[in-house]
Amino acid sequence: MASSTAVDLSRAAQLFHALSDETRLGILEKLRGGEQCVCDLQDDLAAAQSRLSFHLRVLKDAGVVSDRKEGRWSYYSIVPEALAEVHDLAVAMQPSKLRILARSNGRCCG
Amino acid sequence: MASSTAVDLSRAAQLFHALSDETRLGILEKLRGGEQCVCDLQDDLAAAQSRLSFHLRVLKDAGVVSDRKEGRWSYYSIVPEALAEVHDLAVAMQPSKLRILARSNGRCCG
DNA sequence: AGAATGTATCAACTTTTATTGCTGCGTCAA
DNA sequence: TTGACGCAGCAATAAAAGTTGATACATTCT
Repeated sequence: MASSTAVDLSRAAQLFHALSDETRLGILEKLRGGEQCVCDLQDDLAAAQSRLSFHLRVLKDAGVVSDRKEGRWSYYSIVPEALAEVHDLAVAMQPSKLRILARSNGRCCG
Repeated sequence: MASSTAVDLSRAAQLFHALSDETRLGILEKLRGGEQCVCDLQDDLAAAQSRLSFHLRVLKDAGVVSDRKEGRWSYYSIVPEALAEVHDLAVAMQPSKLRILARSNGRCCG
């Protein structure tokens, strides 16, 4: 089995890349408030429709957001598992001490 | 003061960008074993010297690694604070529930 | 001093990303 | 059914990132 130290670099790079752009981070910030249609994001982020469409696709390809069609609207929302994956990566990357502390998350505070 | 919800998107993007490349992630993985000179990385990662130099600079510009000169060698090492920053970002980005759990890290398990 | 080594940086080039405007398609309303 | 709307995707272009080979510089060795 793959050990916890052998991270899938390609997947990690894809995830981090999805988060490496201000527009996309802005989108995610908006989506934290819940599902949004492109038109809302367009207003909030003052970005052209086709530009948003591009960045939403990057996020979607990385599995960070998902979309749902309803009538003529597309609603996008965060995929929590993907952000959890990012979190796990961040934890796994910590040098020793912090990693040990952070690793016990789900258990110690529940 | 800046609230904890208003993340500095530009800084976040810079950090994530530094982590968005397989070569750089590979470098960081090696550096988790401790300080390394470029020559060692060169062997381990099978990457040309000038390519490593380029990626090390990206990491250094983002504050993710630091270097130390000794004789004719440059030793690179991880800057733990930067990875902690990444961790904090990852935590801050989690949708509600997980974020609350993860936030209490340093305190509950120490 | 002269040669060899480790590394940074530059120039040229290739590849990848991002932006913009446009077109097309599905949906809704009149 | 015609027209407006919301959105995806394409083509063209611009800009950024990555690769490679060459050069330069400081350090060490002889």
